[in-house]
Amino acid sequence: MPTVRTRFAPSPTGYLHIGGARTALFNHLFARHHRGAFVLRIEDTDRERSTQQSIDAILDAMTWLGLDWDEGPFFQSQAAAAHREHVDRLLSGGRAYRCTCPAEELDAKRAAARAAGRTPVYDRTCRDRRDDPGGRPYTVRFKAPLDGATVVSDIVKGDVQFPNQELDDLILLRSDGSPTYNLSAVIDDALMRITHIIRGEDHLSNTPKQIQLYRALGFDVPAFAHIPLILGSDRTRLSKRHGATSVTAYRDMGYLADGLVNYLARLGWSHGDQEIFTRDELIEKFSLASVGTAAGVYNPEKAEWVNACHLKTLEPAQLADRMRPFVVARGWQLPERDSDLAALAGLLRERASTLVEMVEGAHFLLAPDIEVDPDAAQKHLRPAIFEPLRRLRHSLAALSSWDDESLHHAFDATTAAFEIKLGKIAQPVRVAVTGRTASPGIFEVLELLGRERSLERLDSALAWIERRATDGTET
RNA sequence: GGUCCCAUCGUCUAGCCUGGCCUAGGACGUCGGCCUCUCACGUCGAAAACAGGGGUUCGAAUCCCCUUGGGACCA
Repeated sequence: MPTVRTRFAPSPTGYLHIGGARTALFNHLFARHHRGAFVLRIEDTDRERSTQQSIDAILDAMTWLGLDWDEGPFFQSQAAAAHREHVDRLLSGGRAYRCTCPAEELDAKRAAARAAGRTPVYDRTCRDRRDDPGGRPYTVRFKAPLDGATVVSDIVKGDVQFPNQELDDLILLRSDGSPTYNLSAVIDDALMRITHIIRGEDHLSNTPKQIQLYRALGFDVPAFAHIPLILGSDRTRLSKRHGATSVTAYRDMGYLADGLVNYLARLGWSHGDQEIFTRDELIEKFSLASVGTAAGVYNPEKAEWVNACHLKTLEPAQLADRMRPFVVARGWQLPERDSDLAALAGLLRERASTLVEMVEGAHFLLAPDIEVDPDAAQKHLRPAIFEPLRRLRHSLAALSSWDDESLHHAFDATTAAFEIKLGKIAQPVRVAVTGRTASPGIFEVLELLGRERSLERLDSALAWIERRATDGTET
């Protein structure tokens, strides 16, 4: 059996979106699983809409996702001359012909066919013409079989039959001599010896025509696998209306590449009840046979959950590395000691789904100033807690060392003296030192924050309570 | 409009090919309990689906047909 070769062939007319990424992923996974090659080809034949910016964005997104390719990127536009040579071959072999029908005429016929309830295929006026078009502009059309049927043996869809009568004599070369998509794709895939074409279901209708082309050109027909589309929550094709659809948007939102890849893999593919996969597991277990047939809806909540699972598998130090760019982006100071950020990451990964959320949770340590949430202060910084808090502040100040054990002692002394539960004092302290009602464990927070900053913030809170009492705003 | 694809909890899916093990399983989300210094994690539990109708069969989520609904392509 020949080595498996797959390809991803995006057109550079925008960023890499979720759907394209999943197509690329399946191609990548399939190739890796079979120890084959994964080829990247940029289909930039539409010179009007193709941009270098898009090419860069796509390569960047692929790289971030870890979808490394073995060959390419190849650029389809550079093969235009070669594509034309194959058309000449078809022309001289009588498998293609020149069509001089004016575009307006074609449009009118198409409209008429539709109105009459027929498939709007070209009426083949020029199919058997022998005369030279002379100076008139012409397109080159494929001489498609007129009867019978073309069967697409699709790995995920099964055998799909298309009556040849319904298939058009498709245009190979436009009147300006430029090759069309179907022609270029077929020739490139054949020349790059692609064995498995894994692409979106939206290409299924094109496939019988392409198969006919492969045959006419004398190429082996590759295996096809048309994967179902990814839909938005309203079951229409995923688009900008549905929110973030670009891969890089997910990077910016603090997703891990492994998390997004895992989610994408499970959208349309499954392996029993397993939800969480490492890269290696994905490669080991991926199979086109387990790809579903129905289109799937992108579910952001589940994507977040999967990402959270991957967050938890990373070591604190690795997490710290990934957090750094986000900390910097926020304009916050990195802690002096790397170990502090790692320790913080270890605490935060239990309570966040994305790196952005983690950084948000790190505000009490990394933000230049904390802002105390007014509601939280109102609720937890009450006069009744003033004395216990003051007592605790002094115990903390007197501590000979600032570690978990000592902190516990200070708290125990205070709760014992006032006969209150830990929760009574922990929450006010949390609000005082983090400004919020939710944070990692209070001892860990204080330890990381250090004595100086902890005491400063406790003092501010105490002062706030005093002010509140004298203002008479307290009930 | 024509051709083609698709149809299990709100969502992703297992089961379908090779009918009985399905009282339809798992996961996200939702709701509730437990744990608990808060949040979260964890844990226990709940609500939640075979699109509809015919047929085949002793027996259908599973096979066949029709209908309905959704989607893709053709511009």
